[in-house]
Amino acid sequence: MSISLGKGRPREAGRGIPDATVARLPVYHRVLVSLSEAGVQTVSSEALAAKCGVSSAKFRKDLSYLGSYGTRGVGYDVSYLTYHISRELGSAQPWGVVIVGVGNLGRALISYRGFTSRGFAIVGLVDNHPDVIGESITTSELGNLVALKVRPLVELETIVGATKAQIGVIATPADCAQGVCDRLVASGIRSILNFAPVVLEVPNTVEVRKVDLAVELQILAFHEQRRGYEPEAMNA
Amino acid sequence: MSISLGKGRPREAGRGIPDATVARLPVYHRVLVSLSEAGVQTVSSEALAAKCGVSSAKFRKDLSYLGSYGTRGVGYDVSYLTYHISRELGSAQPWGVVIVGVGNLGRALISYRGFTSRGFAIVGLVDNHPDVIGESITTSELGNLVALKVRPLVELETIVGATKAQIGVIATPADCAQGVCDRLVASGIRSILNFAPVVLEVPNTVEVRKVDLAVELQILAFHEQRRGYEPEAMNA
DNA sequence: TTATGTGAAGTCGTTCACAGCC
DNA sequence: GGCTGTGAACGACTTCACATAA
Repeated sequence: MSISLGKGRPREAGRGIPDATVARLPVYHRVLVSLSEAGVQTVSSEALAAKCGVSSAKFRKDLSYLGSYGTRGVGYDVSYLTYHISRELGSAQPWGVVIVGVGNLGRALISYRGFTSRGFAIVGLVDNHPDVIGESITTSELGNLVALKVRPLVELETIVGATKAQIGVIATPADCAQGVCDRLVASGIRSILNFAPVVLEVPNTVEVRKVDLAVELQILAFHEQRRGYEPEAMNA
Repeated sequence: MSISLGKGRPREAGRGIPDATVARLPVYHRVLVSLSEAGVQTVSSEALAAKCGVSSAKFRKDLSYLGSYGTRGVGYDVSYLTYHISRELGSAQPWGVVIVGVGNLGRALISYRGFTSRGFAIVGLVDNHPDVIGESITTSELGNLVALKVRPLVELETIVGATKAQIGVIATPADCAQGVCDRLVASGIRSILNFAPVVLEVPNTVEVRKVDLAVELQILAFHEQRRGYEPEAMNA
């Protein structure tokens, strides 16, 4: 615990991208795709960053972790940069996703464009409500329309095994979430996206990301409340 | 630009809570409420932090921005702390929320427990699809069941004005989002929660928070891909 | 001349470790 | 003795400003 040699993951030679950067790459990617669809071929960091809602310095610093994909004095080739970001993100290969919980939220995810268009294939739908089990839901797996039947919760492990899904999405009520989580982990899933408002306990080999809709609103409310005290006290 | 005296908002006397802390307060609040429901009266930072998935040092540091609500050698009184956090978050007063877009996602939000239980009241539902307009949807406004009719998009400004809603939620497809946003801003909304996968342009008096479901998946996929290279290279 | 890529400086957030109080 | 509250050390992220290359 004395010297800090070799500690702290020294970001060896371009590898080891900061989390904050990783979180922005998908946005860059999406904006690049939309530019490409608009027929734009070259773009400057200034212009692209503005469309992404970040500063140009931040954008360039982010890209510098991936490599040098721009041309000084010119800018970035849209399709070249798109390719490298998508490769870094792993959008090149298709990821199998199992969704547990086919209520409104689950259905929203299934019908969400960009879900399938960004390298994700929904390979399994699971629920435990009798009314929902057996229902056939149409989704698009990598461009092709596919009808998926909602399967009962007991088959979760079988489905994960058979489809080799890598990502599990928990879209159940809060009280089922930990149980579903445990079973996803037991069946080999190591990446979980959790929409239930609970803190999941998992082994540290498993990564959980959490989206809590109410939390986002509460953060907004906090700032809204603050504005009441100091309406326009931005300037010194 | 020479000396840094007075710059950088010196966090005057307890005011000015770091963003990272604000983002965690809702989680602390939720866990405290569940402890309270379980009959727990006192809790240590260690125990509570574990349930929230953070370190106890971080938890105590976060609380220190709000004030000193614990007792040394003992811990925190659950209901006392709950009260102070909820007051800080503004959950004490009810916030009016207008939801634009009553597809699967909008419905998921409407039926989301904890939405209404945390000080939010859905006061307006807006959509522009003829099949949906006029539909009556039951929600709970601060405990009471209320039936809300879905109103046409043209009435958005009227509804915001009449209900004095403070928060707008955009749950529309991407291509309508900016237009809806502009109209929310024009009608006086200064806090927006955006689920559409676009970067919204707003005046800087308006705060936007964004939830992009696919982005979260892409971040997971990034880490999943990384694991392929170095399966268990955590230990030196 | 223009716009990228990047060290260096600065800001923000987390962790440590211990003083202070029960 | 135990647990909170907090300065100080540390690390992560952002911004600055300029060397570098087309």
